[in-house]
Amino acid sequence: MKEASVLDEVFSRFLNRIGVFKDREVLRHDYLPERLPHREDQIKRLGETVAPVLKEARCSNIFVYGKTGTGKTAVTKYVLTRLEAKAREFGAPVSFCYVNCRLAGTEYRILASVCNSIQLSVPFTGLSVGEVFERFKKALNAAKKIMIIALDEVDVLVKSRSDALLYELTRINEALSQSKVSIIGISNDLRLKEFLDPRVLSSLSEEEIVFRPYDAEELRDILAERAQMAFRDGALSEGALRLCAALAAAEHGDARRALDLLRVAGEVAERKGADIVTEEHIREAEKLIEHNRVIEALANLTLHSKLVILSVFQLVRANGYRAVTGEIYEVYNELCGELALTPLTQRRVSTLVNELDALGLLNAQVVSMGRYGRTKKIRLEVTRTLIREAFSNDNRLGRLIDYEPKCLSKDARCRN
DNA sequence: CGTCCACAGGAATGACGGGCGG
DNA sequence: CCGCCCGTCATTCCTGTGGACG
Repeated sequence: MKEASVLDEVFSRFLNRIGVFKDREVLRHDYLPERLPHREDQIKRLGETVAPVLKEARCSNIFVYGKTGTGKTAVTKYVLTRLEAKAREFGAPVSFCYVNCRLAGTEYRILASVCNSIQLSVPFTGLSVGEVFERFKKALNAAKKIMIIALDEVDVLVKSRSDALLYELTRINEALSQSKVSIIGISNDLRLKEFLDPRVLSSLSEEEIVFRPYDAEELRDILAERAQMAFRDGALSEGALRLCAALAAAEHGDARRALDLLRVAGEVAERKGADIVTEEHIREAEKLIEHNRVIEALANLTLHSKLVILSVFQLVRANGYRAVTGEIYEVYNELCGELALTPLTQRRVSTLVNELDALGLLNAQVVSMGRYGRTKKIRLEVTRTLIREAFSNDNRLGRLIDYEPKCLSKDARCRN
């Protein structure tokens, strides 16, 4: 069969088929549904806590925590959107701001984002954090408003920077005479409390709302409700739905993941020309998601991180199971030489290894070998095929995959 | 039971490109 | 245009340490 006719067939099959989706947008995790099943309690609690702002009183600060995909963000946005509508209806001078701390990245950008929400524009950079904070205070005071600031993924901010911004925000009311600020802190990490200054903690958690993971039954309900909107009638088998819920329940009850799984499974089914999404499609979607995650992570690494990956790869291939820091640095040095790059210091490579560990591309464990020192044993968490696929668009790196480091042949110190 | 290896990982500091206010 | 500050990446210097060896 000629290529042209193959392609013709692909196109015509695409055009003539109805597909499994009715509206795939509702499966995206930024989609905010009309109803949030099994979160009635949290909605009520949060609603009760923020309600005082309608009467122009400051509401308590709230600390919201729970694992990823348990509905924290959705519930917060859900409640705030409705509160905003009510406030407009009653003419209450309330202002809202939602910032994702991980996406914003730095204290400065978080603060800038808060400023923008009260129509105070600040430069991208150039000012000190303190200066921006002063301007914010001044502008807010002049605006005479009750403000609610929701800081999502606040744990990321505290762990990578400090709780300084949080501290400043919790005591900003002391400096305001005409306005008031309340904070909603949303954290994925339950242990965040341990990292916080006690003063910040007590002030931030005037109220606390906990989001437990969904169990398989609850996930099934959530998925069923979305699937109703997302798929054509009968295009999703009950078995597939249940499997999807079960898989996500096994993984900390993460609803976001469950929705992803369902969407990708639908795409797999469409590509295969199936009219119904089956359990098999779900299984395939599971593999596909993981595969894509790894490829993307690998492809987006900096050059030096890629070289570290390659170094570990060479070592694991050459002398067995795990590599240690010293060896990795040796091989890494040689690879840098091959590319005529000046190598980074061992200290720096050490933190790169830690970052790769956090990404799940490597597995690093500190071990003591007694007399023979203390080091890290490092294992690769990705296959050769994946590395090849991810590095293929850079032929310098492609060449290094098959390169045999000289430093490996001369000393065969393979110790466990 | 102390020593000492081979690093881990914290702290301070610097170089650099970007961007502001004045 | 200058002086200043930003965030990011990297280096330098450093103190800390689990446990096999002697």
